[in-house]
Amino acid sequence: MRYWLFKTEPDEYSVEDLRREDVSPWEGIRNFQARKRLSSEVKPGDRVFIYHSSCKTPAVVGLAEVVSGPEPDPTQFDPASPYHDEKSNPARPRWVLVRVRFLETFSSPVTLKTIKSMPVFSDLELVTRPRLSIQQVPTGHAERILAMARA
DNA sequence: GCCAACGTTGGC
DNA sequence: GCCAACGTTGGC
Repeated sequence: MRYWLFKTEPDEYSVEDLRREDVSPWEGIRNFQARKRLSSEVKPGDRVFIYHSSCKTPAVVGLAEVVSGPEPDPTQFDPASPYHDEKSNPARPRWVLVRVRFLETFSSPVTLKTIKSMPVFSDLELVTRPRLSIQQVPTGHAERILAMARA
């Protein structure tokens, strides 16, 4: 089982929004490293930790699964969208998305503060590359996070 | 609201 | 292709 961590601002889109929608396109990724991962590394069946950023208590709050391969992100073509990219066009899309399905909301969200306080997580991308929006989570770390989150 | 980190842009 | 300037992210 391969694990990822997707960041989202809960004021914009939260794990509870995903629970209501069940399946949702993960829109608005506009970073080349993240795009590379969505295009060639993230696969259907992979698990996705949902992380809430830019909020009172940044934390890993839930789990989802990837249910599609990469698709053009339609918001890039929409002039009314905050994710509009005038350099993109449908013949040559610049940005992709994958669809995710809600799996669970954690009973005990694992806060960034907790993760930073544990030396075992010092090599986690959430710590070493906090701005990257599509992050890898090695299996051992994923199991540690799940154990704390479901406690 | 501040500011450090870091990704992107664009001139050369 | 380098790198300075600039813009954005996101924790605090």
